[in-house]
Amino acid sequence: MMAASTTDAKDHALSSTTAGWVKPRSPTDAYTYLDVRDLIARHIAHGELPHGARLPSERQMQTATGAARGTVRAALFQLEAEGLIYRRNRSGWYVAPPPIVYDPTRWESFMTYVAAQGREPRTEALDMRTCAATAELAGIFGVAEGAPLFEIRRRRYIDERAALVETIFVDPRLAPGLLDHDLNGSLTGVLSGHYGIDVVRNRVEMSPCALTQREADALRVRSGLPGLLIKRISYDAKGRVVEYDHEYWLHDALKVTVDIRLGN
Amino acid sequence: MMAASTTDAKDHALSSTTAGWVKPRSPTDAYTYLDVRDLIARHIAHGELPHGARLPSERQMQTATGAARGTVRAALFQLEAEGLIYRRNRSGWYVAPPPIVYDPTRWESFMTYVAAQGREPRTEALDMRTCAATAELAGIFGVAEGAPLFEIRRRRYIDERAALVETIFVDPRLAPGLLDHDLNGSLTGVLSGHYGIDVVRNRVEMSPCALTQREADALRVRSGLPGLLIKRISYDAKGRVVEYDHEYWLHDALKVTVDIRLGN
DNA sequence: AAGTGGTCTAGACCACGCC
DNA sequence: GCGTGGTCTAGACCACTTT
Repeated sequence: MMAASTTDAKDHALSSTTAGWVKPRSPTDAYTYLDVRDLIARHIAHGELPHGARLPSERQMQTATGAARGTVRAALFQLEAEGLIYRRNRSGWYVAPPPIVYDPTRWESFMTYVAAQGREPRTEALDMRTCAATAELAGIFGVAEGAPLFEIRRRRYIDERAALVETIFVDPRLAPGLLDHDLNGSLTGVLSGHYGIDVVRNRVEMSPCALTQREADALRVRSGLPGLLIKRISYDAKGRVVEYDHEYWLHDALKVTVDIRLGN
Repeated sequence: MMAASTTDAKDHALSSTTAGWVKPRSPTDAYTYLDVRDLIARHIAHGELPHGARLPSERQMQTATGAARGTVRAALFQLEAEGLIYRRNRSGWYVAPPPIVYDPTRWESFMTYVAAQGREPRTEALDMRTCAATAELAGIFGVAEGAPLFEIRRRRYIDERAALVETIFVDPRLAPGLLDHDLNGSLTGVLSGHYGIDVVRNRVEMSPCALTQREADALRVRSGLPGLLIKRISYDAKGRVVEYDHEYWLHDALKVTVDIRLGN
Protein backbone atom coordinates (compact mmCIF):
# COMPACT_ATOMS: atom_id res chain seq x y z
CA MET A 1 0.00 0.00 0.00
CA MET A 2 1.29 3.45 -0.87
CA ALA A 3 1.45 6.40 1.45
CA ALA A 4 -0.98 9.18 0.59
CA SER A 5 0.49 12.59 -0.06
CA THR A 6 -0.68 14.25 3.14
CA THR A 7 -1.02 11.23 5.45
CA ASP A 8 1.51 8.47 5.89
CA ALA A 9 0.65 4.94 6.90
CA LYS A 10 1.09 5.63 10.60
CA ASP A 11 -1.23 8.62 10.60
CA HIS A 12 -3.79 6.51 8.83
CA ALA A 13 -3.53 3.82 11.45
CA LEU A 14 -4.00 6.39 14.18
CA SER A 15 -7.13 7.79 12.58
CA SER A 16 -9.03 4.58 13.26
CA THR A 17 -10.36 3.39 16.59
CA THR A 18 -6.82 3.20 17.81
CA ALA A 19 -6.44 6.97 17.65
CA GLY A 20 -3.87 8.26 20.09
CA TRP A 21 -1.77 5.13 20.22
CA VAL A 22 1.45 7.04 20.04
CA LYS A 23 4.60 5.47 21.23
CA PRO A 24 5.89 7.42 24.23
CA ARG A 25 9.59 6.58 24.03
CA SER A 26 12.34 7.40 21.59
CA PRO A 27 11.24 6.96 17.99
CA THR A 28 14.19 4.79 16.98
CA ASP A 29 13.55 1.59 18.89
CA ALA A 30 10.55 -0.65 18.36
CA TYR A 31 7.65 -1.21 20.74
CA THR A 32 8.28 -3.86 23.34
CA TYR A 33 5.36 -5.82 24.65
CA LEU A 34 5.59 -3.83 27.88
CA ASP A 35 5.32 -0.61 25.88
CA VAL A 36 2.16 -1.90 24.30
CA ARG A 37 0.93 -2.99 27.71
CA ASP A 38 1.51 0.50 29.12
CA LEU A 39 -0.23 2.06 26.16
CA ILE A 40 -3.37 0.01 26.69
CA ALA A 41 -3.21 0.36 30.47
CA ARG A 42 -3.03 4.14 30.11
CA HIS A 43 -6.09 4.19 27.91
CA ILE A 44 -7.97 2.22 30.52
CA ALA A 45 -6.73 4.37 33.40
CA HIS A 46 -7.73 7.55 31.59
CA GLY A 47 -11.23 6.26 31.08
CA GLU A 48 -11.06 6.20 27.30
CA LEU A 49 -11.80 2.52 27.57
CA PRO A 50 -14.45 2.18 30.30
CA HIS A 51 -15.40 -1.04 32.10
CA GLY A 52 -16.87 -3.53 29.72
CA ALA A 53 -15.59 -1.70 26.66
CA ARG A 54 -14.12 -3.77 23.92
CA LEU A 55 -10.54 -3.22 22.85
CA PRO A 56 -9.63 -2.80 19.20
CA SER A 57 -8.84 -6.08 17.49
CA GLU A 58 -5.37 -7.54 17.79
CA ARG A 59 -4.68 -6.84 14.15
CA GLN A 60 -5.77 -3.24 14.50
CA MET A 61 -3.42 -2.78 17.44
CA GLN A 62 -0.72 -4.51 15.43
CA THR A 63 -1.12 -1.94 12.68
CA ALA A 64 -1.41 0.99 15.07
CA THR A 65 1.72 0.09 17.02
CA GLY A 66 3.81 -1.44 14.28
CA ALA A 67 4.61 -4.39 16.54
CA ALA A 68 4.16 -8.00 15.49
CA ARG A 69 0.94 -9.66 16.49
CA GLY A 70 2.80 -11.92 18.89
CA THR A 71 4.08 -8.86 20.71
CA VAL A 72 0.59 -7.39 20.95
CA ARG A 73 -0.67 -10.67 22.32
CA ALA A 74 2.11 -10.81 24.90
CA ALA A 75 0.92 -7.40 26.10
CA LEU A 76 -2.68 -8.60 26.27
CA PHE A 77 -1.68 -11.70 28.26
CA GLN A 78 0.16 -9.45 30.63
CA LEU A 79 -2.89 -7.26 31.22
CA GLU A 80 -5.04 -10.32 31.58
CA ALA A 81 -2.75 -11.69 34.30
CA GLU A 82 -3.03 -8.35 36.06
CA GLY A 83 -6.79 -8.56 35.95
CA LEU A 84 -7.24 -5.40 33.88
CA ILE A 85 -8.75 -7.06 30.84
CA TYR A 86 -10.41 -10.33 30.00
CA ARG A 87 -11.39 -12.10 26.82
CA ARG A 88 -14.44 -13.73 25.44
CA ASN A 89 -13.54 -16.70 23.34
CA ARG A 90 -12.92 -15.63 19.74
CA SER A 91 -14.98 -12.53 20.33
CA GLY A 92 -12.48 -10.03 21.63
CA TRP A 93 -10.77 -8.42 24.58
CA TYR A 94 -12.72 -6.38 27.12
CA VAL A 95 -11.93 -4.08 30.01
CA ALA A 96 -12.52 -5.97 33.25
CA PRO A 97 -15.03 -4.66 35.78
CA PRO A 98 -13.87 -3.97 39.35
CA PRO A 99 -13.62 -7.06 41.55
CA ILE A 100 -16.24 -8.16 44.03
CA VAL A 101 -15.13 -8.06 47.65
CA TYR A 102 -15.62 -11.33 49.45
CA ASP A 103 -15.27 -11.84 53.17
CA PRO A 104 -15.07 -15.51 54.10
CA THR A 105 -15.68 -14.71 57.76
CA ARG A 106 -19.17 -13.49 57.02
CA TRP A 107 -21.84 -15.99 56.34
CA GLU A 108 -23.46 -13.98 53.59
CA SER A 109 -24.64 -15.58 50.43
CA PHE A 110 -23.29 -14.68 47.03
CA MET A 111 -26.63 -13.19 46.08
CA THR A 112 -26.47 -10.88 49.07
CA TYR A 113 -22.95 -9.58 48.96
CA VAL A 114 -22.87 -9.07 45.23
CA ALA A 115 -26.09 -7.07 45.34
CA ALA A 116 -24.81 -5.11 48.33
CA GLN A 117 -21.95 -3.92 46.19
CA GLY A 118 -24.24 -2.53 43.55
CA ARG A 119 -23.73 -5.39 41.14
CA GLU A 120 -26.23 -7.80 39.71
CA PRO A 121 -25.89 -11.43 40.85
CA ARG A 122 -27.43 -14.40 39.15
CA THR A 123 -27.23 -18.10 39.85
CA GLU A 124 -27.92 -20.83 37.37
CA ALA A 125 -28.18 -24.46 38.36
CA LEU A 126 -26.40 -26.55 35.74
CA ASP A 127 -26.70 -30.06 37.01
CA MET A 128 -28.10 -31.90 39.99
CA ARG A 129 -27.67 -35.55 40.75
CA THR A 130 -26.96 -38.12 43.35
CA CYS A 131 -23.40 -39.39 43.29
CA ALA A 132 -21.37 -41.94 45.23
CA ALA A 133 -18.91 -40.63 47.80
CA THR A 134 -15.28 -40.86 46.80
CA ALA A 135 -12.64 -41.53 49.43
CA GLU A 136 -12.09 -37.80 49.90
CA LEU A 137 -15.79 -37.04 50.19
CA ALA A 138 -16.37 -39.97 52.51
CA GLY A 139 -13.69 -38.63 54.83
CA ILE A 140 -15.17 -35.15 54.89
CA PHE A 141 -18.76 -36.20 55.44
CA GLY A 142 -17.97 -39.09 57.74
CA VAL A 143 -19.86 -41.56 55.59
CA ALA A 144 -18.86 -44.83 53.95
CA GLU A 145 -17.15 -44.75 50.60
CA GLY A 146 -19.80 -45.09 47.93
CA ALA A 147 -22.54 -43.63 50.12
CA PRO A 148 -24.98 -41.39 48.26
CA LEU A 149 -24.41 -37.64 48.20
CA PHE A 150 -26.19 -34.84 46.41
CA GLU A 151 -23.98 -33.14 43.87
CA ILE A 152 -25.06 -29.73 42.63
CA ARG A 153 -23.28 -27.79 39.95
CA ARG A 154 -24.02 -24.13 39.47
CA ARG A 155 -22.76 -21.18 37.54
CA ARG A 156 -22.86 -17.71 39.04
CA TYR A 157 -22.84 -14.41 37.27
CA ILE A 158 -21.92 -10.87 38.17
CA ASP A 159 -23.54 -8.34 35.85
CA GLU A 160 -24.21 -11.18 33.41
CA ARG A 161 -20.57 -12.17 33.17
CA ALA A 162 -19.95 -15.72 34.37
CA ALA A 163 -17.65 -15.28 37.35
CA LEU A 164 -17.48 -18.73 38.91
CA VAL A 165 -18.65 -22.31 38.71
CA GLU A 166 -19.17 -24.35 41.80
CA THR A 167 -19.78 -27.94 42.78
CA ILE A 168 -21.59 -28.46 46.05
CA PHE A 169 -21.98 -31.72 47.93
CA VAL A 170 -24.67 -32.23 50.54
CA ASP A 171 -25.49 -35.27 52.65
CA PRO A 172 -29.04 -36.43 51.67
CA ARG A 173 -29.73 -37.49 55.24
CA LEU A 174 -29.59 -33.86 56.33
CA ALA A 175 -31.68 -32.51 53.51
CA PRO A 176 -33.80 -35.23 51.89
CA GLY A 177 -35.45 -34.10 48.70
CA LEU A 178 -33.16 -31.11 48.40
CA LEU A 179 -32.89 -31.50 44.64
CA ASP A 180 -36.62 -30.88 44.27
CA HIS A 181 -36.22 -27.30 45.43
CA ASP A 182 -35.31 -24.34 43.27
CA LEU A 183 -31.56 -24.03 43.50
CA ASN A 184 -31.21 -20.98 41.28
CA GLY A 185 -30.78 -18.79 44.32
CA SER A 186 -29.35 -19.08 47.78
CA LEU A 187 -28.74 -22.67 48.84
CA THR A 188 -28.15 -21.47 52.37
CA GLY A 189 -31.64 -20.01 52.33
CA VAL A 190 -33.17 -23.32 51.26
CA LEU A 191 -31.26 -25.30 53.87
CA SER A 192 -32.23 -22.89 56.60
CA GLY A 193 -35.81 -22.24 55.55
CA HIS A 194 -36.89 -25.77 54.60
CA TYR A 195 -34.68 -27.96 56.71
CA GLY A 196 -33.84 -25.79 59.71
CA ILE A 197 -30.15 -26.30 59.16
CA ASP A 198 -27.98 -23.36 60.14
CA VAL A 199 -24.29 -23.04 59.60
CA VAL A 200 -22.15 -22.05 62.56
CA ARG A 201 -18.71 -22.88 61.29
CA ASN A 202 -16.96 -22.40 58.01
CA ARG A 203 -13.63 -23.69 56.86
CA VAL A 204 -12.41 -21.91 53.76
CA GLU A 205 -9.33 -22.59 51.69
CA MET A 206 -8.14 -20.49 48.78
CA SER A 207 -5.43 -21.17 46.28
CA PRO A 208 -4.45 -19.91 42.88
CA CYS A 209 -5.10 -22.48 40.20
CA ALA A 210 -5.47 -22.93 36.50
CA LEU A 211 -8.96 -23.47 35.17
CA THR A 212 -9.29 -26.94 33.72
CA GLN A 213 -11.24 -27.80 30.60
CA ARG A 214 -14.39 -28.51 32.57
CA GLU A 215 -14.39 -25.19 34.44
CA ALA A 216 -13.16 -23.16 31.52
CA ASP A 217 -15.92 -24.49 29.29
CA ALA A 218 -18.54 -23.62 31.88
CA LEU A 219 -17.15 -20.09 32.18
CA ARG A 220 -16.66 -19.85 28.44
CA VAL A 221 -13.02 -18.96 28.72
CA ARG A 222 -9.89 -20.65 27.48
CA SER A 223 -8.73 -23.71 29.34
CA GLY A 224 -5.78 -22.97 31.57
CA LEU A 225 -6.56 -19.40 32.49
CA PRO A 226 -5.53 -18.52 36.02
CA GLY A 227 -8.29 -18.78 38.57
CA LEU A 228 -8.86 -18.93 42.28
CA LEU A 229 -10.12 -22.15 43.79
CA ILE A 230 -12.11 -21.71 46.97
CA LYS A 231 -12.99 -24.84 48.93
CA ARG A 232 -15.43 -24.48 51.74
CA ILE A 233 -16.71 -26.87 54.35
CA SER A 234 -19.57 -25.63 56.47
CA TYR A 235 -20.78 -27.23 59.67
CA ASP A 236 -23.92 -26.93 61.75
CA ALA A 237 -24.08 -26.59 65.53
CA LYS A 238 -23.77 -30.36 65.95
CA GLY A 239 -20.55 -30.39 63.98
CA ARG A 240 -22.16 -32.09 60.99
CA VAL A 241 -20.94 -31.17 57.51
CA VAL A 242 -23.71 -29.19 55.86
CA GLU A 243 -22.02 -28.41 52.56
CA TYR A 244 -18.75 -29.12 50.87
CA ASP A 245 -18.20 -26.65 48.10
CA HIS A 246 -15.62 -26.09 45.36
CA GLU A 247 -15.77 -22.69 43.71
CA TYR A 248 -13.67 -21.89 40.67
CA TRP A 249 -13.48 -18.12 40.28
CA LEU A 250 -12.09 -16.07 37.49
CA HIS A 251 -9.02 -14.64 39.12
CA ASP A 252 -9.95 -11.05 38.33
CA ALA A 253 -13.49 -11.24 39.65
CA LEU A 254 -12.84 -11.05 43.34
CA LYS A 255 -10.85 -9.63 46.18
CA VAL A 256 -10.83 -11.23 49.58
CA THR A 257 -10.98 -9.40 52.90
CA VAL A 258 -10.87 -10.72 56.43
CA ASP A 259 -11.44 -8.65 59.56
CA ILE A 260 -10.38 -10.42 62.70
CA ARG A 261 -10.50 -9.58 66.39
CA LEU A 262 -8.28 -11.71 68.51
CA GLY A 263 -8.73 -13.06 71.99
CA ASN A 264 -11.19 -10.98 73.96
CA MET B 1 22.17 -33.44 10.61
CA MET B 2 21.79 -36.95 9.14
CA ALA B 3 19.96 -39.79 10.74
CA ALA B 4 22.23 -42.58 11.92
CA SER B 5 21.58 -46.05 10.56
CA THR B 6 20.09 -47.59 13.70
CA THR B 7 18.73 -44.52 15.49
CA ASP B 8 16.65 -41.82 13.92
CA ALA B 9 16.61 -38.22 15.09
CA LYS B 10 13.71 -38.78 17.46
CA ASP B 11 15.32 -41.68 19.24
CA HIS B 12 18.43 -39.65 19.64
CA ALA B 13 16.48 -36.84 21.22
CA LEU B 14 14.88 -39.26 23.63
CA SER B 15 18.19 -40.64 24.74
CA SER B 16 19.14 -37.37 26.42
CA THR B 17 17.80 -36.01 29.69
CA THR B 18 14.41 -35.82 28.07
CA ALA B 19 14.15 -39.59 27.92
CA GLY B 20 10.57 -40.79 27.93
CA TRP B 21 9.06 -37.68 26.37
CA VAL B 22 6.85 -39.68 24.11
CA LYS B 23 3.77 -38.15 22.65
CA PRO B 24 0.71 -39.93 24.02
CA ARG B 25 -1.77 -39.18 21.24
CA SER B 26 -2.08 -40.26 17.64
CA PRO B 27 1.25 -40.04 15.85
CA THR B 28 -0.03 -38.04 12.89
CA ASP B 29 -0.82 -34.70 14.46
CA ALA B 30 1.78 -32.44 16.01
CA TYR B 31 2.20 -31.61 19.67
CA THR B 32 0.02 -28.80 20.89
CA TYR B 33 1.23 -26.67 23.76
CA LEU B 34 -1.26 -28.44 26.01
CA ASP B 35 0.24 -31.79 25.00
CA VAL B 36 3.64 -30.51 26.03
CA ARG B 37 2.12 -29.14 29.22
CA ASP B 38 0.65 -32.55 30.05
CA LEU B 39 3.92 -34.26 29.27
CA ILE B 40 5.83 -32.10 31.71
CA ALA B 41 3.05 -32.19 34.31
CA ARG B 42 3.06 -35.98 34.19
CA HIS B 43 6.80 -36.09 34.78
CA ILE B 44 6.33 -33.89 37.83
CA ALA B 45 3.37 -35.86 39.15
CA HIS B 46 5.28 -39.14 38.77
CA GLY B 47 8.15 -37.77 40.79
CA GLU B 48 10.68 -37.97 38.01
CA LEU B 49 11.11 -34.26 38.46
CA PRO B 50 11.10 -33.67 42.23
CA HIS B 51 10.58 -30.33 43.95
CA GLY B 52 13.36 -27.93 43.14
CA ALA B 53 14.57 -30.00 40.20
CA ARG B 54 15.51 -28.20 37.09
CA LEU B 55 13.70 -28.93 33.85
CA PRO B 56 15.61 -29.64 30.65
CA SER B 57 16.35 -26.51 28.67
CA GLU B 58 13.72 -25.12 26.33
CA ARG B 59 15.77 -26.09 23.33
CA GLN B 60 16.18 -29.65 24.61
CA MET B 61 12.44 -29.94 25.05
CA GLN B 62 11.98 -28.45 21.62
CA THR B 63 14.13 -31.17 20.12
CA ALA B 64 12.56 -33.93 22.19
CA THR B 65 8.99 -32.99 21.31
CA GLY B 66 9.48 -31.69 17.80
CA ALA B 67 7.41 -28.62 18.63
CA ALA B 68 8.59 -25.09 17.97
CA ARG B 69 10.21 -23.26 20.83
CA GLY B 70 7.26 -20.90 21.07
CA THR B 71 4.99 -23.88 21.66
CA VAL B 72 7.25 -25.23 24.37
CA ARG B 73 7.29 -21.82 26.02
CA ALA B 74 3.50 -21.57 25.87
CA ALA B 75 3.39 -24.86 27.79
CA LEU B 76 5.87 -23.55 30.35
CA PHE B 77 3.85 -20.35 30.85
CA GLN B 78 0.81 -22.50 31.39
CA LEU B 79 2.49 -24.54 34.08
CA GLU B 80 3.85 -21.40 35.68
CA ALA B 81 0.35 -19.93 35.88
CA GLU B 82 -0.79 -23.15 37.55
CA GLY B 83 1.96 -22.83 40.11
CA LEU B 84 3.66 -26.10 39.16
CA ILE B 85 6.91 -24.59 37.98
CA TYR B 86 8.77 -21.33 38.34
CA ARG B 87 11.76 -19.77 36.64
CA ARG B 88 14.96 -18.14 37.68
CA ASN B 89 15.86 -15.38 35.32
CA ARG B 90 17.93 -16.71 32.45
CA SER B 91 18.91 -19.69 34.53
CA GLY B 92 16.15 -22.17 33.89
CA TRP B 93 12.79 -23.60 34.88
CA TYR B 94 12.34 -25.40 38.19
CA VAL B 95 9.68 -27.52 39.83
CA ALA B 96 7.85 -25.40 42.40
CA PRO B 97 7.81 -26.46 46.05
CA PRO B 98 4.45 -26.98 47.76
CA PRO B 99 2.77 -23.77 48.94
CA ILE B 100 2.87 -22.46 52.48
CA VAL B 101 -0.47 -22.40 54.22
CA TYR B 102 -1.35 -19.03 55.65
CA ASP B 103 -4.23 -18.35 57.99
CA PRO B 104 -4.99 -14.64 58.30
CA THR B 105 -7.16 -15.25 61.35
CA ARG B 106 -4.18 -16.39 63.36
CA TRP B 107 -1.80 -13.85 64.64
CA GLU B 108 1.26 -15.93 63.97
CA SER B 109 4.39 -14.48 62.50
CA PHE B 110 5.84 -15.59 59.20
CA MET B 111 8.85 -17.03 60.99
CA THR B 112 6.56 -19.17 63.11
CA TYR B 113 4.13 -20.58 60.61
CA VAL B 114 6.73 -21.30 57.96
CA ALA B 115 8.88 -23.19 60.45
CA ALA B 116 5.81 -25.02 61.76
CA GLN B 117 5.30 -26.42 58.27
CA GLY B 118 8.77 -27.87 58.13
CA ARG B 119 10.18 -25.17 55.92
CA GLU B 120 13.00 -22.76 56.57
CA PRO B 121 12.01 -19.09 56.91
CA ARG B 122 14.35 -16.15 56.66
CA THR B 123 13.75 -12.43 56.78
CA GLU B 124 16.05 -9.81 55.38
CA ALA B 125 15.58 -6.11 56.07
CA LEU B 126 16.22 -4.23 52.85
CA ASP B 127 15.60 -0.64 53.75
CA MET B 128 14.46 1.40 56.73
CA ARG B 129 13.67 5.05 56.75
CA THR B 130 11.34 7.76 57.91
CA CYS B 131 8.90 8.90 55.27
CA ALA B 132 6.14 11.48 55.04
CA ALA B 133 2.55 10.24 55.18
CA THR B 134 0.71 10.31 51.88
CA ALA B 135 -2.99 11.02 51.82
CA GLU B 136 -3.76 7.29 51.97
CA LEU B 137 -1.38 6.66 54.84
CA ALA B 138 -2.59 9.73 56.72
CA GLY B 139 -6.13 8.43 56.51
CA ILE B 140 -5.18 5.01 57.79
CA PHE B 141 -3.03 6.19 60.68
CA GLY B 142 -5.19 9.16 61.55
CA VAL B 143 -2.30 11.59 61.26
CA ALA B 144 -1.79 14.73 59.22
CA GLU B 145 -0.60 14.42 55.65
CA GLY B 146 3.16 14.72 55.64
CA ALA B 147 3.51 13.47 59.21
CA PRO B 148 6.53 11.20 59.78
CA LEU B 149 6.11 7.44 59.55
CA PHE B 150 8.61 4.61 59.70
CA GLU B 151 8.84 2.70 56.45
CA ILE B 152 10.44 -0.73 56.53
CA ARG B 153 11.07 -2.86 53.49
CA ARG B 154 11.88 -6.51 53.90
CA ARG B 155 12.32 -9.62 51.80
CA ARG B 156 11.27 -12.99 53.14
CA TYR B 157 12.46 -16.39 52.06
CA ILE B 158 11.10 -19.89 52.24
CA ASP B 159 13.84 -22.50 51.91
CA GLU B 160 16.10 -19.78 50.50
CA ARG B 161 13.73 -18.92 47.70
CA ALA B 162 12.50 -15.32 47.90
CA ALA B 163 8.75 -15.66 48.38
CA LEU B 164 7.59 -12.13 49.16
CA VAL B 165 8.63 -8.53 49.64
CA GLU B 166 6.82 -6.33 52.07
CA THR B 167 6.62 -2.68 52.99
CA ILE B 168 5.54 -1.92 56.54
CA PHE B 169 4.52 1.43 57.94
CA VAL B 170 4.56 2.16 61.67
CA ASP B 171 3.67 5.33 63.57
CA PRO B 172 6.86 6.56 65.32
CA ARG B 173 4.85 7.82 68.27
CA LEU B 174 3.90 4.25 69.15
CA ALA B 175 7.37 2.81 68.72
CA PRO B 176 10.04 5.52 68.93
CA GLY B 177 13.47 4.29 67.92
CA LEU B 178 12.02 1.21 66.24
CA LEU B 179 14.51 1.38 63.40
CA ASP B 180 17.39 0.88 65.83
CA HIS B 181 16.25 -2.65 66.57
CA ASP B 182 17.10 -5.75 64.58
CA LEU B 183 14.29 -6.17 62.09
CA ASN B 184 15.59 -9.34 60.47
CA GLY B 185 13.09 -11.39 62.39
CA SER B 186 9.63 -10.96 63.81
CA LEU B 187 8.50 -7.33 63.91
CA THR B 188 5.56 -8.37 66.04
CA GLY B 189 8.01 -9.71 68.57
CA VAL B 190 9.90 -6.44 68.73
CA LEU B 191 6.74 -4.38 69.10
CA SER B 192 5.43 -6.60 71.82
CA GLY B 193 8.71 -7.18 73.67
CA HIS B 194 10.18 -3.69 73.57
CA TYR B 195 7.13 -1.47 73.36
CA GLY B 196 4.41 -3.51 75.00
CA ILE B 197 2.21 -3.15 71.96
CA ASP B 198 -0.06 -6.10 71.26
CA VAL B 199 -2.27 -6.56 68.28
CA VAL B 200 -5.90 -7.46 68.91
CA ARG B 201 -7.39 -6.80 65.51
CA ASN B 202 -6.28 -7.50 62.00
CA ARG B 203 -7.79 -6.37 58.73
CA VAL B 204 -6.47 -8.36 55.81
CA GLU B 205 -7.14 -7.85 52.12
CA MET B 206 -5.97 -10.14 49.35
CA SER B 207 -6.07 -9.64 45.63
CA PRO B 208 -4.37 -11.15 42.62
CA CYS B 209 -1.96 -8.69 41.05
CA ALA B 210 0.95 -8.45 38.70
CA LEU B 211 4.37 -7.88 40.19
CA THR B 212 5.69 -4.49 39.19
CA GLN B 213 9.29 -3.76 38.32
CA ARG B 214 10.13 -2.83 41.92
CA GLU B 215 8.72 -6.03 43.43
CA ALA B 216 9.88 -8.26 40.63
CA ASP B 217 13.45 -7.01 40.94
CA ALA B 218 13.41 -7.63 44.68
CA LEU B 219 12.16 -11.18 44.11
CA ARG B 220 14.46 -11.65 41.15
CA VAL B 221 11.67 -12.63 38.82
CA ARG B 222 10.41 -11.13 35.62
CA SER B 223 8.35 -8.01 35.91
CA GLY B 224 4.67 -8.68 35.44
CA LEU B 225 4.49 -12.19 36.84
CA PRO B 226 1.24 -12.87 38.66
CA GLY B 227 1.37 -12.39 42.39
CA LEU B 228 -0.86 -12.01 45.38
CA LEU B 229 -0.98 -8.67 47.17
CA ILE B 230 -1.86 -8.90 50.83
CA LYS B 231 -2.58 -5.64 52.65
CA ARG B 232 -2.88 -5.80 56.38
CA ILE B 233 -3.81 -3.23 58.99
CA SER B 234 -3.31 -4.27 62.58
CA TYR B 235 -4.72 -2.48 65.59
CA ASP B 236 -4.00 -2.56 69.31
CA ALA B 237 -6.58 -2.70 72.10
CA LYS B 238 -7.04 1.05 71.96
CA GLY B 239 -7.91 0.89 68.27
CA ARG B 240 -4.64 2.48 67.21
CA VAL B 241 -3.03 1.35 63.98
CA VAL B 242 0.06 -0.62 64.89
CA GLU B 243 1.22 -1.61 61.42
CA TYR B 244 0.13 -1.12 57.87
CA ASP B 245 1.69 -3.73 55.67
CA HIS B 246 1.82 -4.52 51.93
CA GLU B 247 3.06 -7.98 51.08
CA TYR B 248 3.72 -9.01 47.50
CA TRP B 249 3.80 -12.79 47.31
CA LEU B 250 4.77 -15.05 44.48
CA HIS B 251 1.43 -16.49 43.53
CA ASP B 252 2.56 -20.07 43.85
CA ALA B 253 4.11 -19.69 47.28
CA LEU B 254 1.03 -19.71 49.42
CA LYS B 255 -2.42 -21.04 50.08
CA VAL B 256 -4.85 -19.26 52.36
CA THR B 257 -7.13 -20.92 54.88
CA VAL B 258 -9.68 -19.41 57.21
CA ASP B 259 -11.56 -21.30 59.90
CA ILE B 260 -14.50 -19.39 61.28
CA ARG B 261 -17.06 -20.03 63.97
CA LEU B 262 -20.07 -17.80 63.78
CA GLY B 263 -22.19 -16.27 66.45
CA ASN B 264 -22.13 -18.33 69.64
C1' DA C 1 32.89 -18.72 25.78
C1' DA C 2 28.90 -21.33 25.85
C1' DG C 3 24.38 -21.93 27.12
C1' DT C 4 20.11 -20.14 28.89
C1' DG C 5 15.92 -17.77 28.85
C1' DG C 6 13.73 -13.18 26.95
C1' DT C 7 12.04 -11.00 23.12
C1' DC C 8 10.66 -10.10 18.51
C1' DT C 9 9.38 -10.95 13.57
C1' DA C 10 6.50 -12.45 9.75
C1' DG C 11 4.32 -15.32 8.16
C1' DA C 12 0.46 -19.50 8.19
C1' DC C 13 -3.86 -22.08 9.06
C1' DC C 14 -7.81 -23.18 12.00
C1' DA C 15 -12.26 -22.91 14.82
C1' DC C 16 -15.55 -20.18 16.14
C1' DG C 17 -18.58 -15.83 16.92
C1' DC C 18 -21.25 -12.76 14.81
C1' DC C 19 -23.77 -10.64 11.18
C1' DG D 1 -18.84 -15.41 4.98
C1' DC D 2 -15.98 -12.32 7.10
C1' DG D 3 -13.48 -11.09 11.15
C1' DT D 4 -11.98 -12.61 15.48
C1' DG D 5 -8.93 -14.77 18.55
C1' DG D 6 -6.18 -19.42 19.03
C1' DT D 7 -2.32 -21.81 17.65
C1' DC D 8 1.89 -22.98 15.42
C1' DT D 9 6.33 -22.44 12.79
C1' DA D 10 11.14 -21.13 12.03
C1' DG D 11 13.91 -18.33 12.25
C1' DA D 12 16.74 -14.02 14.65
C1' DC D 13 19.25 -11.28 18.13
C1' DC D 14 19.94 -9.86 22.91
C1' DA D 15 21.11 -9.96 28.02
C1' DC D 16 22.29 -12.53 31.36
C1' DT D 17 23.98 -16.79 34.06
C1' DT D 18 26.96 -20.31 34.33
C1' DT D 19 31.12 -22.75 33.63
